Amino acid sequence: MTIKDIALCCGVSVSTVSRVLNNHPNVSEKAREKVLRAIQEHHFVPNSSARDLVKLESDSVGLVLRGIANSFFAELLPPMEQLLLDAGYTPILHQIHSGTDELEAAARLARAKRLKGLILLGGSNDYSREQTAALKVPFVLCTYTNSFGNLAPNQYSSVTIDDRKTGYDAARLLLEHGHRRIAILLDSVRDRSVSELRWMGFRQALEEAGVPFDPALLAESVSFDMDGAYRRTKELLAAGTAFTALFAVSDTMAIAAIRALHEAGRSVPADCSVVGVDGIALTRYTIPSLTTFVQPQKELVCTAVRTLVDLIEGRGGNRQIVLDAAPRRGQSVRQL
Amino acid sequence: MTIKDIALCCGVSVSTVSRVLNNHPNVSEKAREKVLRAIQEHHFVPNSSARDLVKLESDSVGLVLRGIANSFFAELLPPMEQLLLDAGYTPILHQIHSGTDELEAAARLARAKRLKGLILLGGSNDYSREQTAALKVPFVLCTYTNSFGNLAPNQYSSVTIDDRKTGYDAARLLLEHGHRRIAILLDSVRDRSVSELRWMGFRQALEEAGVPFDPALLAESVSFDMDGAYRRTKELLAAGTAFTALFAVSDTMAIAAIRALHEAGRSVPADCSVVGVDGIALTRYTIPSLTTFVQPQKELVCTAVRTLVDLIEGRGGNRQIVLDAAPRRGQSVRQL
DNA sequence: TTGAAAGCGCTAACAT
DNA sequence: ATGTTAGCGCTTTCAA
Repeated sequence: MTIKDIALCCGVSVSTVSRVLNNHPNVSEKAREKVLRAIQEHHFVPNSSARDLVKLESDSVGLVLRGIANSFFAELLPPMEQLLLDAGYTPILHQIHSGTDELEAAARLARAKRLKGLILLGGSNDYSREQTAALKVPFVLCTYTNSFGNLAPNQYSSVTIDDRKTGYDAARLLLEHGHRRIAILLDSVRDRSVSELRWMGFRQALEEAGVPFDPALLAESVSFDMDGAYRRTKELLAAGTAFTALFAVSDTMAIAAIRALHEAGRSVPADCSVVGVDGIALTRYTIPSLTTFVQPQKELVCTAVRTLVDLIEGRGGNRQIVLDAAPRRGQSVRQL
Repeated sequence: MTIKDIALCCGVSVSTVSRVLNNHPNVSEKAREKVLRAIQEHHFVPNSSARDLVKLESDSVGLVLRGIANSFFAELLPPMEQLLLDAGYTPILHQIHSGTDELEAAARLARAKRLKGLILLGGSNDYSREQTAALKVPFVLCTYTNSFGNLAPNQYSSVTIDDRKTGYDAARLLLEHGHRRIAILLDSVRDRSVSELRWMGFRQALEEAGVPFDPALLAESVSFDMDGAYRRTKELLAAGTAFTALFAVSDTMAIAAIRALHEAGRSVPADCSVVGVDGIALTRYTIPSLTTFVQPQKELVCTAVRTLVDLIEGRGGNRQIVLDAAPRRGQSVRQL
């Protein structure tokens, strides 16, 4: 069933059908009705490939996301799609998997679908000019930036919290509660991403406070998932090094860590304080509720979309925007 | 940058470029190399609309999902996409939002993208023949079936747990632990979906056990989300009707309910037992861990994909497959 | 091994 | 108000 078939069975030309389909004026009421009825009757839906092909200008924006199962990103997605629609763009979700280069995937998508722009959710912080040059369309890094790369400020846009400062603040919070032996649960100290940044801030806060960091309290999980975090915390506990607090670089990791602590007979916060980062919805409901540094989701999303739309529509150039991650006091931290 | 440009700058015809692009034989090594180099150099990626348009046979399968933020569905997605790829199909994720008719959305998608088939994740259980007839391509309902509709068994396929039985089993489990005053937290008793089915089973178990159900223990949240479940449980508690156990029709609702109980000074399972359904990853990590009826995710996904592929490739007709939801013992239930 | 050309379904410019 | 027609970028006969 094509536009031609509809035209045929209505005794009109394809252009008339096309006009009806696209709400163009200059169609008689009579013709419009006839066509509309035929469309309904045959459940006709125009082929999207043909449509996209013929209009050289697409209004699509790619949303590149690594793993949809990540609650934090999953929560950002719906409002982001809505805002893009409101701005007159069509969001195209593109999920990539571990082992895939997000920039390459984004570049392919941009070309294959003639995208107007890209928002990248989560990725590595060490892009080079050659990599991003391949994108050819405006792009915004959302929730990460280029801390370890060599991009000039006018070569990329990003909207993030200050990850280093967040790690710093988390350590400060625990220090101010009297903790000195603080474990840190992270992805990797060399992941060139948020984990590494938060670790750097964390470490700096300890140093400034004159608290030596015991390497035995460093737990690298080599993933952000609950299972890895749980097992790594178990190992940390089994090793027997004493600590009174733990900083996890994400909420899900923190929740898994609390479970591991619990199973080792250490309740939170009585026997160990725990702090997370992200502020996913779940952290309000766990027992104990989690003290966490909340990423300002709404602002993050709004700013990312606004920045991209500005870039696409030629209002201003590339910019890096840093938002504040505020601590939300839960029940997982106690004063020593 | 199009295939024509590449052809031009290589001094070959578009067909040669196309052949290289599609790994067709009958291209001289020399030409192939030249074209490949040009493609690399220009970061050329063929336009997907043009590609899809020209081949009347697509190998795409639509995955229609209501709300990506739902952990249970989000967990099913990655393996489902992988299995489809393994079977030689391209998954196309289509997210719909509350208020959208999933069948209509699916039908549009199927036509617009010339899909080979559809897997629908979550939806209403009361489809009519007229609605499904519009789909025109094979489809499989995943995690729900047609309990309230009038489809003949040869008119649709589905892969689900027995929701009614699961509600029944959940009630039995609590009854066997000595509970008699059991609250139920659900979406709605008339949602024509899993909530209603589980409620029916739950109620039947109570009846058979000669335990009258107190309507004051029915908590309809009119949503499956944590916030609604939390508030509704608060109200239930505020009303003051006594109960020693609570059955929540989903894990996320159960977790929110436990929070509400906790805040009312009732700890789980000491003061109230709680049972959920789904078996999302998180339930192993909460404190207390949740006793829940686990949907066999892997099997659900495998069976749904296999069924769809069979239908598409003409191996066998429509079928409804019912899998078993086994209870996983957590720490949220105690013997009275 | 290669190229020319038809055509996938649609939109839009142009003609009537 | 309506129809005719030229592509959009690609794949695929068919001919050379």
